[in-house]
Amino acid sequence: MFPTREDVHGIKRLEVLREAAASFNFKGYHATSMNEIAASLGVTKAALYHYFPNKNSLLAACFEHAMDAAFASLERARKDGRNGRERLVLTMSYYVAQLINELNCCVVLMEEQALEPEDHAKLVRQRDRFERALRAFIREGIEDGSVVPCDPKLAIFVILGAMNWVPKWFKPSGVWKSDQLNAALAQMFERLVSSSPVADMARDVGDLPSRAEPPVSLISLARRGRGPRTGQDRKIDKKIKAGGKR
Amino acid sequence: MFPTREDVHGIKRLEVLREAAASFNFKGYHATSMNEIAASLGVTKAALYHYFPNKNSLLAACFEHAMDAAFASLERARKDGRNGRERLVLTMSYYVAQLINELNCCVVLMEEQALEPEDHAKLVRQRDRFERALRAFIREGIEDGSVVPCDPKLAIFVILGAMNWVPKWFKPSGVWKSDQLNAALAQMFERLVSSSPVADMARDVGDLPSRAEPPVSLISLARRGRGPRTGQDRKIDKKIKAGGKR
DNA sequence: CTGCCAACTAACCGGACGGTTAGCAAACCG
DNA sequence: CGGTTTGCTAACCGTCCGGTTAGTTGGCAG
Repeated sequence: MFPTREDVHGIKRLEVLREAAASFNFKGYHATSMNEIAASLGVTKAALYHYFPNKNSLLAACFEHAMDAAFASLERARKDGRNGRERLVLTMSYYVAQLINELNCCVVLMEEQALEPEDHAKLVRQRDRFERALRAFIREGIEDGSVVPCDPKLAIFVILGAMNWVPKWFKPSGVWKSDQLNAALAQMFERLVSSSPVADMARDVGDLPSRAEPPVSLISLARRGRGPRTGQDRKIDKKIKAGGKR
Repeated sequence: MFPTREDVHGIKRLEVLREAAASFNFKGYHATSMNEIAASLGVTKAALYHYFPNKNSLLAACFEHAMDAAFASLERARKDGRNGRERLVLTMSYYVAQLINELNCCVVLMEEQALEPEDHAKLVRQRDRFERALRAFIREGIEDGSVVPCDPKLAIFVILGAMNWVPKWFKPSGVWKSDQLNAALAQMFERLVSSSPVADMARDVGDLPSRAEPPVSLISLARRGRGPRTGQDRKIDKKIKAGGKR
């Protein structure tokens, strides 16, 4: 079955979201104009309003996406981890993995105050719930002996800070691969909270084992950053479609 | 000697800077308008242009201030610390202490890409130098046995991330005092990099010993957030000045 | 072939924001 | 005292940006 019109719409919508998330992360929400997002995707500003009602809803969707990933990671880690420490470290690991290859290097957006009041309130509720769950892992770990006695609040702030700083220096195209980063961060967090001496850490993150390259989005990648579409592009579209069906 | 006109000018300039830094940290550079900064100080926008040529130079001054504090902390720690680990942890401790009470809770500004190209280049140079010095502390510590073998780059990224996240959750008016925060962060960083088992950490940051309240700025505090000055204010100014001389 | 709808562009609108100008009042200086 | 400078306000300007509108094109259903 070929993709229906609705499928295509959904995929393009996601493309817009990824582009926006990448820009918001890199330059900040207010420093990113709708025109810029549109131009990077090779369309005009007005086209974006077919997928999102306004700029703010784009930001809200980014946060929603991130929080979904957070809770999914939480659930997976709850099952896979055997004690508080393992669950905590696994949560962060799953979380960063999911966001890095779904939302194009974005880890966590920082300008939550730019959200509309309702969206903001919702985010704060969800984030609090997430952070409470993480702190609970710390307490659980202290009780089961896997985590060193410490202030759970502070420990989680430190870990989240390190996580949220990642987009500022990590580029998926750099020497460190995303799964190397992920493993190295897990080692660091483990050392931070573990009650017992931790196995040696990597002396060089680049030496960690790494799987194959993560998949890259296909749609609109060829057109990225080449200005608005022209009549010529429509013909190309037609050709591609015809070629695809053959 | 009473303050000269230049003294007053310098003090007010610093007040503007503090207010701007606090706003930039809280809402972000682009989300803060000159009107808002001015209003919080009880003046009009145009008044700000007596102290800074434009908005961007305000941001540049913030970064300059922060980098000065960074290098000062580095030097102090180089002398006070007895090995790589101590020097690293002391640097961060001095740094956060200085910024918290000089720049009103600001730790590090994040929107460096908003700077003018020249300012940005200068900042990047300085920041790289700072980070290289921190990484050198890690390497020094690994050699002298005070730091666990690890990737210096990653360790510093993790520590800086935790630091730069502080302004997102720490409020000087909250239950944790700034020196409690400082001590607790030092414990965390120590545990992260130390080669040997670390003394127990605080179970509750609020239980850490704390000195008296940090000093609060006096100038313009009374007027903060009460709209532009009117003729009435001038008379108040006069009274204050007269009273001060008596 | 015909009519409709989705997708998109080009052009435009209103408002906010950075920055400027003119002018006034107090402070300083001889 | 008079003349100049400083510190500020009120009003204004140009630009950019979020969002809208009208119109065009191509695919698709009947």
